[in-house]
Amino acid sequence: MTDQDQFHPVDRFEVDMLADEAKTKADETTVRLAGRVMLWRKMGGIAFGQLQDRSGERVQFSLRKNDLGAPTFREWAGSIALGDFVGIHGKMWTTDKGEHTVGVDQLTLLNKAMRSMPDKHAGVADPELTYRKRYLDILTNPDSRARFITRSRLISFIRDFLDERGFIEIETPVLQAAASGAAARPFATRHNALDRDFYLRISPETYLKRVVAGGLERVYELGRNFRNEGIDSSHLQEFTMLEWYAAYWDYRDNMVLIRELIQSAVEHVTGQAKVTFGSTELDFGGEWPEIDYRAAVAQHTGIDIRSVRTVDQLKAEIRERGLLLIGDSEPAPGVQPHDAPPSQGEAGMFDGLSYAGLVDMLYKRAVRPSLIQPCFLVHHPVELVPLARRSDDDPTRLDMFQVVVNGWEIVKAYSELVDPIDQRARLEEQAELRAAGDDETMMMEEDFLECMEHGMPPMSGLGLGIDRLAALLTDAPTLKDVVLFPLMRDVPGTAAGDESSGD
RNA sequence: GCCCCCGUAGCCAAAUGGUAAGGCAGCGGACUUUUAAUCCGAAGAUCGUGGGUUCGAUUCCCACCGGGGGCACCA
Repeated sequence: MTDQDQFHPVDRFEVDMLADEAKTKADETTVRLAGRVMLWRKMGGIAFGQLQDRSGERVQFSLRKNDLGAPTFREWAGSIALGDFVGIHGKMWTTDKGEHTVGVDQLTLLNKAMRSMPDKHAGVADPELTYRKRYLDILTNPDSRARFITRSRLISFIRDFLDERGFIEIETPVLQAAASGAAARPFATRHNALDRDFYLRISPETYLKRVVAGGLERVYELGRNFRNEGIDSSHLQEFTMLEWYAAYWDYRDNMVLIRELIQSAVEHVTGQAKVTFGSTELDFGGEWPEIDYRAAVAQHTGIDIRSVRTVDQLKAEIRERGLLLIGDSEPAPGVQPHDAPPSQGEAGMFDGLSYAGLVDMLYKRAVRPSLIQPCFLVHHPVELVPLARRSDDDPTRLDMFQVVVNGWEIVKAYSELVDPIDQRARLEEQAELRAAGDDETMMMEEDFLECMEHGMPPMSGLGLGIDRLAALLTDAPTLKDVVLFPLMRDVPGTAAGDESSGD
């Protein structure tokens, strides 16, 4: 485009209606709309276009030579192109085919598109482009657009739900000196002035507990967490999690509240209790079954981890039954057979795992894939979570539950450990594991322990994976489809990260 | 990190060991009630990048880059 014909964008445009409403208006009603030209056809003395706005709907508009006069008609019709933003004013009329149409008497070209729109009926089909150029995806793909609107409604519903029940929303640090609250590898980043590394949080848990100890009693945070792990259809590197904590509650209280929250959220955003996900129908209604963690592992693998208590015993049991070993003739139920030969990575990993790691792997491979309909998985072995409270009637298990749907863990919650002596011992165990090379253990947080020593009320906390829930409710094939701008590798030649300009 | 598949014009999308069909968008023209408007005309691609095999490769082989799916890790 040369300087001569360069278009100058308009500053603002007053709108009095949206496209979905305009379409319902009777003939002769005057309307004033702004939006994007999504379809445009000229035919001699009349031209039709479709304008799309934030209602998500499109309304047809027309320019007529007889109404506008030849010079104006020629100028206006010649200036409009697909993808342009226009402001229109005019009276509604109905075409022979019965379509409600804005007969434009004032046209304001708000801004031009310099690049052409995606194919007008196929839209953006390449998944890579839908992620990298999301603005084109949500502009041309109504399903994708609807997904993000649903996600937004889900999140505001959750906030309202908790606010109504005496919770307050708070914000805790994303930059942390020690990443804790979950078993995961953190991202490290650098603070220049302090000349030291910080970690992006993997969980807000210990900060939220500090706030409850300070007397706010019921708090929640809805925010981003970062985990330095691989990419697949049910994991993201930065993901949105809701965590709440309530003083004087135990995990049973949270089981009641989370079922109520999810059921009412599903009802709110989809209008019903059942959700179709792919070819599966998920029924969130009614009571959800409780599945005992260790009993389920025993049922699916034949190994009773209540009696098998050491790493060596467990490994022996696993070998004996031919579980977990890739390429075996009889893999564990729910474990996909492999075409590939056993890799060194698999064997090495098996050997290096701790007791907790092995137990968890048994569950993940043999049990979890069969948990499709919403259920509570309860009473995990004590080795799995260093911040959870032991059951009073069985100190080898935790007062803990997860909500599993479609084989995805969407909720994890437990009665919190508030005993500073026990907590210190369990974090020291984690520190030893870390010193021995396990980088997914929790880091020691002296300030958190001090907080607990000052006194912490009994409480129960809960974490809900927002991305996963949103994906289930919108039939999204992968979690990337419910994140507007998922992490992608750089396209060669377009990397923008390194050119910091001294700000 | 490993395995499989994919990468053709702004978008969608074929075919082929002899340098690439069509559609949409864009450009020029016709058309006063179209609905993915239609019709006519001209144009647009070093077939992801780099090597190799071959008389000749977009097509076969290798490596790399990017994406998707699966496995692993993990939530």
